[in-house]
Amino acid sequence: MQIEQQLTSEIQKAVRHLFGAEPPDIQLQPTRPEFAGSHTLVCFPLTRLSRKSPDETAQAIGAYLTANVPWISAFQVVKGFLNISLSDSVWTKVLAYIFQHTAYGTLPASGREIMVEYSSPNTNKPLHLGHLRNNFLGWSVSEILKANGYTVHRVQIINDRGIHICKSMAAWKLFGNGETPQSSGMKGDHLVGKYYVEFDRQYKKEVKALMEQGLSEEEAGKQAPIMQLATDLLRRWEAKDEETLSLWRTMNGWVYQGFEATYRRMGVTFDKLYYESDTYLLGREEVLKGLQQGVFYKKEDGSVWVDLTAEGLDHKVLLRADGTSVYITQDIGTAILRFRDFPNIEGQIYTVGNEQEYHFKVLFIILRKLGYSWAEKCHHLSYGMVDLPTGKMKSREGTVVDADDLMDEMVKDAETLTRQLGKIEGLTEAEARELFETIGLGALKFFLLKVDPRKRMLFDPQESIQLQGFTGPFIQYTHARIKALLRKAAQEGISFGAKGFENLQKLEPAERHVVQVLSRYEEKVKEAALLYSPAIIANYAYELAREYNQFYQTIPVLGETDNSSVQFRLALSDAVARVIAHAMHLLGIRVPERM
RNA sequence: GGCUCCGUAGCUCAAUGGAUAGAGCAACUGCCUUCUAAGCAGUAGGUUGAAGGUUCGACCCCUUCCGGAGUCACCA
Repeated sequence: MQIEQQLTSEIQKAVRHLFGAEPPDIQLQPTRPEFAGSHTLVCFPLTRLSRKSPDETAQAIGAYLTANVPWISAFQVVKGFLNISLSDSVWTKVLAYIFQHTAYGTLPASGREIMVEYSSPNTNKPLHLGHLRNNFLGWSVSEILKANGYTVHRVQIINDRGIHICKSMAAWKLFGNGETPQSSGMKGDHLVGKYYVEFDRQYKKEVKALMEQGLSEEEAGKQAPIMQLATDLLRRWEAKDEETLSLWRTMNGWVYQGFEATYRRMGVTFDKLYYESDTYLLGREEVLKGLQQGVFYKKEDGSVWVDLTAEGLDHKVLLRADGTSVYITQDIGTAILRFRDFPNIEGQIYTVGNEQEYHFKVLFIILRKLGYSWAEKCHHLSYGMVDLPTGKMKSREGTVVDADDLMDEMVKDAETLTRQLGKIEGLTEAEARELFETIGLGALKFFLLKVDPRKRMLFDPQESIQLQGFTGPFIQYTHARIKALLRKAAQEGISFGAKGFENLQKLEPAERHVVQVLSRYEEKVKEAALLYSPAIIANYAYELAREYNQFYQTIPVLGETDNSSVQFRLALSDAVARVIAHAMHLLGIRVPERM
C-alpha cells in the first residue's frame, strides 16, 4: 500500500522541477466524492515556492504529473485544490495486493510489548452499562494494538476488599438467612448486589431514625448499627479474623462465578488478574524509599506527602500519619509490581473513567519522580460516562442498567427481528441462537464503540439501540450478503483470483470507490492505535460497508458477461468481506456467514 | 473559586487547519419477476453556544464570556 508515498514523491519531483525548490510537507487528502479523482493536493502551501496563484500552481503540477507519470491519468483544479485521478490499472493492482495479502490490516510484529488494564470492578455488585463501555474499549484497544504489531497483556485489578464488600456482607448477615446462589437461583454477583442495595436501604432507615432522635446527619451516619457492623467487619478482615475471611471468600466466590459468565458472554478475557487484597499493602516501601531520596517529604504528624506545585498541581498525601496506605499508594505499588511481572512491557494503558483523570495525572508524575522511565509510556485511557435519560446511574440505589439484563434484551431484540424477517430458515436451533447472540452483542458493542471514547454518551434503552443504519448489524449484514454471493459463485463453479482481472482496463466508478476505501484501511488501523480510539475503526467499517452496498445495489457480479469483471468483482467482494471481518474483530464483534 | 473535558440538524453522533460542515434515527417520496430490502436512491432539516483574534483558509488554534459535566478526599 504505497500509493500515497509514490504519489507524494512524484509531486515532490514535480515541485522541484517546476519551481526549483525543495517542497515542504506535501498535503494529500482523499478527494471529496463530488469531484473526480482519488487524491487531492492542497496547493496553498506551495504558492510561496511557485510565486503563482493557487490555481496556477495546481494547474502546473497537474500538467506535469499527467505528462510524466504514466499511472496518473487525469487532473482537475478546483479553487486551489488539485484533484488527481489514477489510472484504473493502479486500482486493479491495489485490489490484487489486498486480495492476496490475507493479513491485510495486520501490521508486522514490532517486538514491542504493552499492558492494557480494563474492567477492574468492585466485587459488591454486578457489572453494569458503564462496565460494558469500559470492557469493550479495553478489549478493542488491545486488539488494535495487536494489529499494530504489539504484544499485549490484558489485565485487571479486582477490587475485592474494602468497605463496599463489607456492606454487602453486613446486610447478608442480617437479612440473608443463609441465602446462596444455589438456594435462590440467582446469579452470584446479582445476589451479592442485592444485599448491597439492601444495606443502603437499611442504612438510610437507621440514619433517619437517629436524626429524628436529634443526632446530626454525620453522627447518625457513623452510629447507624448496620454501618457499625460493616466497619467492624472491615476491621476483622484486616485483623485476618477467620470467620470474616471465610464469609468474604464465600461471597466473593459467588461474585466471581457471576462475573465469569458475564465476561464469557461479553467475549472478554484477561491474561492475568490482580487482586486488591494482595496488592493493597504495596507501594508503602516505594514511598518510604522516595522519602529517603528526598522526592517526598514528611509532616510533623508523620504523614508523607509529595509536592506537585511545580507541576501546577497540589500537595498529595501518600501515607497517613499512622503509616497506612491510601488509594494512590496502592496504585504506585501495583504499577511497579506489574513491570516486575512483565519486564518487557514499555508501558501500561489504564482504561478508567474520566472522573479519575486527576488521579492518573498525579500517579504518572509520582512514578516519574521515583525515576521509572516507563512512566512516560503510561497512559490513562479515559472515557466519558454513559448517561441514561433519567440521569446518572447509581448502584447503591439500584438505578443502573445491568450488563446481563442489557445483553439479554439486545439478543432478544435481535431474535425478534430476525424471526420477523424470516431469516432463520435452514438454521438449526443452535445456529439460530448463536446468530441472535452475534447480532445482539454486535449491536451493543458497536453502539458503545462508535462514539469517541472521551465523550460522554447518552444511552436511551427505548431508542438508542437500532439494528438499521449506522449500526453493527448493518455491517454484519453486508458481510453475510457477500458470503452468500461467494457461496453462490462457488456453487456455480466460478473460481476467482488476482490473475483473473490483471488485464482489466476500465472500472466502474462504484468499483473504484470501494477499492479506494479498502486502500485506506491500514492507515486507519495505525490512527486508531495512535489515538486509542476504536471509534475510528467503527466509522471506517461503516464507511466501507456503505460504499460496498452502493456497489452491490447497482452493479451485477454474477450476471456480468465480461469474465475479467466477474473476477474483479468477486475478488473485490471477498476483500471487502475480509476487511469488514478484520475491522469488526478489532472491535470484538463477530460477523455471521448468513443473516 | 482553581484546573480538565464537553457544547455541531428535532435526537444520537462524524468531520489530520482545507473545498458547498457529513451520516444514522425520526418525518416525507420512490425502488424487491435480476447475486439477501437488516439494503439502495431521493426530499427536508445548520448563524458548528456567543463575541473577538490569528490565518490565503477556523467546528478545529488563541482570548473573553455563556451553558453542562468532572475533579480539586488521609474513599476506592
